Amino acid sequence: MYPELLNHIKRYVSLAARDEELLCDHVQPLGLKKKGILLEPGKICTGNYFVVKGCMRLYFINNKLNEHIIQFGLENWWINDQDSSLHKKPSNCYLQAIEPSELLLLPDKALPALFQQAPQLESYFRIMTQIVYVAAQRRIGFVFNQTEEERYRSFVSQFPGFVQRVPQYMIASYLGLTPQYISRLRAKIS
Amino acid sequence: MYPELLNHIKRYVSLAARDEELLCDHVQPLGLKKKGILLEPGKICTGNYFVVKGCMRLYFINNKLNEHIIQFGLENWWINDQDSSLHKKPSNCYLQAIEPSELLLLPDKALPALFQQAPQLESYFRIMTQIVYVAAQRRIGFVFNQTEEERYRSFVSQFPGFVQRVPQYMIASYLGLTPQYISRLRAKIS
DNA sequence: CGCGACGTTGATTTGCCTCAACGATTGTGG
DNA sequence: CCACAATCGTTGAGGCAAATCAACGTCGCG
Repeated sequence: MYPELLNHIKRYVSLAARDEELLCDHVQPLGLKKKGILLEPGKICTGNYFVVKGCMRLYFINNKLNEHIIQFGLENWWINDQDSSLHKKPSNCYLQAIEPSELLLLPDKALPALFQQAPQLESYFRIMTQIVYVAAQRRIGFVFNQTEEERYRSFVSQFPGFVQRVPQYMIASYLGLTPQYISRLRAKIS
Repeated sequence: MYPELLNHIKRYVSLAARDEELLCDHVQPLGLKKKGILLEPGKICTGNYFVVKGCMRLYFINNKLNEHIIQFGLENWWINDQDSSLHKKPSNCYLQAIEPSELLLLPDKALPALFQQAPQLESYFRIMTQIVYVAAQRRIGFVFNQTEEERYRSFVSQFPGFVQRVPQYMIASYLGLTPQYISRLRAKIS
């Protein structure tokens, strides 16, 4: 049994004991050290990873050889390359551990049967997807609506402490600006 | 019965005749003339709109009084303010018809019972949300990865004909650049 | 120690915005 | 049917915010 995962699910839907077992039968725990890689460009993403401990990032490298972070994965959240997973196409992303991490893998191929037998789980994943979709929409709004400076400030205030936890160049990469720019901003603020 | 909607659903899941009726009982058709408004800032979005004919846009106005289009809604697609709808909070967006449009309204409050009685419908909406989520992710990648020029070009090639269909300033607003810039781009291209 | 990873700072460049004025087209009311 | 306004696109001039290029500082680690 995986209490972190089950507790997270039970925040959103109720789950019978039988369904809990069913789910846990399909889940595999896995550990990853810093900079460990779960997915590389060219490979197809076939699973969903629940972060029990640690921190992940999903990023790609563009033709100017710049890294761009699409998404961070913190404790009690899911991370994978949905684009690759949903359309069964080769990913162009890396999925990498920023810190030593403990994850739970739920393979895509287990989902149809799981959803069939435990519709609550389909509800749960529908809700998860809605939440991250809304977050993505907001992020788009942020990019268009705010200046780079406002963007950095609101990110910091929205995730206090996170800035301390990961290198600054990753924050820059997530917000779509340069490390130098953030450095200057920080100097200006203090 | 609403064939456009049912056909769209059947692209993704199979639906028993009983479920079709059940769904259609909760659906209301509605017409909208050009510039007609379905949602305004301050109001809570309580429904999902399926576009049978026409074109919608979801946009907000920032503090510099600029419009920013979050999403277009074309034929055979859903549009609403998920953020408002999911979190039951007042929207800060307008949902407006760009062309005279025919829509189908499926109220949020009908969903729990529908999903309970027809799990296939929950599957369908889970898949819909996944698709738009992936699209939003890609859009974020576009914004960070490409120059404004590349962004415009790839938008045009991805949605050929759409540029003819809506005013250019709306394309600009969707892509996060100025109408003047697009105008100059078009001049340069030809 | 020496190397790599990360952050800082300075000088320069540039892509896009802003402001402003000017057409072209469409729609509308007298 | 015409005058007028509203809507939308184009073009020019100027400015600025952030990127780029480059060098240096510092910390941690094999």
